[in-house]
Order: sequence, then structure tokens, then C-alpha cells
Amino acid sequence: MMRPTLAHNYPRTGFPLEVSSPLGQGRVNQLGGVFINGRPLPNHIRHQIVEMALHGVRPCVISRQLRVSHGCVSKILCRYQETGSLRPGAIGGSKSKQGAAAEGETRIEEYKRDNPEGSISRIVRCTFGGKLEEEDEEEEEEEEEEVESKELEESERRAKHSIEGILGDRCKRASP
DNA sequence: ATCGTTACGGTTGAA
DNA sequence: CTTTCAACCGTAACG
Repeated sequence: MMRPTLAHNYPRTGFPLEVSSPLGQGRVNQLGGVFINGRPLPNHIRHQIVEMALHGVRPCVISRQLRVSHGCVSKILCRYQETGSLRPGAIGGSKSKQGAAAEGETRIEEYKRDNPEGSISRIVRCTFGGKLEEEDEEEEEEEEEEVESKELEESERRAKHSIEGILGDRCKRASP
């Protein structure tokens, strides 16, 4: 199928909009919403989508009001319904490896997975702390919030790093 | 008018 | 350290 290329995307409006933001290259979709190509929608938007749906707002209205494509609203709502999470899937990383070599790798991997440092420190903590009833059933909101705040820290750290990189660029001499 | 699905160009991050 | 590459992203368009 011949689909239009990105270069010819917005010929009639006149503005092939680009929006520069602290965290990357923003674009504007047909509904006037801002998004970053290749990256998940911001968490607060995802929250709003789910929240509105929970209040009985129809997906098409959510799409128009939040200026998010209906395909995306559909996907996020679908995922929420089957996983109970509003978070995007895990991006990046590696999986590959196959054949005979993979089996050895898998065994090592399993060993690592079963004996992470964390489990050792948990055992130590439990033994000495006397708090043995700590193991958690997945408590939904609590876990989400924890991940969220971790993410926030991460993105802040990244933004800062990139700003420093830009500023540093001005006075930086040739790297070693 | 709605909404499920998917080609596309994109970013990410463990190996 | 750099490179590879399969995972996911949202939009736009089709059905």
C-alpha cells in the first residue's frame, strides 16, 4: 500500500509543525495534539484517557478532547482492560540468541534470575530485621506509583544531562 | 460516525 | 566503549 510519506504530511495546513521541548522533538498530529514520534505518550495523558473512559466517556470523544489519535486511544484502553495497567510495553533491550548456544545461555540466565543480589539482601534483611511478612501481592496502584516516580526521576536526570551536554558543547574542546 | 487494525518511520536498550 | 536488532511507540489511513 502506498501511504504518504512524513515529508508530505501536512501540505494543506501549511505548518508541518515541529515543537521543541525540553525532552525531545515534538510533533503535532492532525488533531492538534503534541506527540514525540517513537515514544510513548506522557503518563498524565494516559491517565486522562483511562479516567475518562472509566467515567463513561466514549473513545471518540476522548480522542478529540485530548487530541490523541483514536488508534492510540483504542490501543491504550484495550491494554488497560486486559492488563489493568496504563503503562506502555517495555521498549528496547534484547532477546535474540538461538540454537545450541542459547541453551547454555538460558541456564546461566535462569541461575542469575533465581539468584540475584537482591534476593540475598532480602534474605539478610528479613533475617536481621525480623520483618518476615513483607512479600507482596500485587497491589495495583502502589506499584504503579512507585514505577511512576522512578520514571519521573529518570526523565529528570536525562533532561538535565542533555542540557548540560548542550551547554557543555559550547566551551568544550576536542575530546580525547 | 465509530472504532479495530496496520504500514510506516521512529526510539530504545540488553546483549 | 560501540554496534546490533527485535521489541514497542503513535499517527494516519484503510476497512
